[in-house]
Amino acid sequence: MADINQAKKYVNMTDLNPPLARGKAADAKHGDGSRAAKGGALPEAKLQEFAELLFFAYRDFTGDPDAILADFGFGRAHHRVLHFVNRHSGLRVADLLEILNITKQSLGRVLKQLIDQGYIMQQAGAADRRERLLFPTERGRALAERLAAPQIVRLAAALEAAGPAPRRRCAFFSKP
Amino acid sequence: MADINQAKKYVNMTDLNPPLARGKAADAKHGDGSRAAKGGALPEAKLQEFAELLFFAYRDFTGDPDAILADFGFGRAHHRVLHFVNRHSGLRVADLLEILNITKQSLGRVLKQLIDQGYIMQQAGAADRRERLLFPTERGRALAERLAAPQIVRLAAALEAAGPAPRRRCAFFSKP
DNA sequence: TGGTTTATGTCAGCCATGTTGACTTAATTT
DNA sequence: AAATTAAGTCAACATGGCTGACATAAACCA
Repeated sequence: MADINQAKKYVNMTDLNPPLARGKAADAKHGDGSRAAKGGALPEAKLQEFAELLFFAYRDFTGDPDAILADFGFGRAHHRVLHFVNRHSGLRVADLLEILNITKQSLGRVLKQLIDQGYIMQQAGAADRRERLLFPTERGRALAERLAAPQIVRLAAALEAAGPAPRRRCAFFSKP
Repeated sequence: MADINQAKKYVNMTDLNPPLARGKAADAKHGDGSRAAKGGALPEAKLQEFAELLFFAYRDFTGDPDAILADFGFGRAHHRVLHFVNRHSGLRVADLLEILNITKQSLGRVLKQLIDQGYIMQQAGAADRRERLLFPTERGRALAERLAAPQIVRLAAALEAAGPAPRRRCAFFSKP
């Protein structure tokens, strides 16, 4: 696909067209730019580049499954629901709402389709029978795995190319 | 915000509720699961966890600017456009279309607003006067930096927590 | 020169997926 | 028995993708 090369092209543009040539004067004015660099971390330009890479990564990462989903009449929202039900089998609807950070109504729309079409099953909670625990059906599990496959391949390739990793933890969730 | 802790909770659930306990039988059936692991890479379970982390990362990464954008009556689409115009000042409309992977009409809607409200300027190309080169205005640059700030902080925190990095290249764009 | 292609802009409408607000039902808690 | 909670649903609306059609100006080409 051409878009991947386009991404490369523009990521490379970063070097050809260094953003801090313009940015430096402004950083002096606003002054909060270098705050992040305290402790000898990466310069702001590199962090900006990283942000850009994250955009491209996510765009491409979701691109493969999106194409598969289209054949099923589903969208990315269905993927997210199916993924978490598959990976955290038996979770409650309320759990899913918190994970996805969307409203009950938004979730309801896609969840109903997945249930009606036999990808997800519900089961009343044993302790609290108000709760609807969600489980993937065999069909649901199969689709979830099919959607995950290209992403797994992409990640494996990326991590392999990144070289042997030291043991590291992800700090994305530490509040800035 | 509570959602960040929720994310942690569910990422941790991965360990409490190992997905391969159920997944293993299926992997034997489908057989393509371990393909990614050739070459001594991470096991599929870890890659799945990584995929999940990428979802949470992107969700939280875009959350901060989204809140700021709402005050301006803008959305995430405006952010993306403004970001790339700011970082790659002088790019053509066609370039932006390829970067963002959206249609001319979708871009047009948000670009028009950004131009009308004085965040982006256009200038006919010197060599080819059909081209409209895009530049941020001072106002546009200021907003772009304000939107980038929380993301920079997040990234700096994440990378710092990840520890001193060996020189590594991002292989997200290498086709699987 | 005149016809074709290219870069951009625009109108109109559709679809997916997010939002609020109001309300129901069933089950649990007080 | 009353209040709270988990879930489901209806209606209306906003954002930001999409397609298709078409207009304009500039560049290119024969």
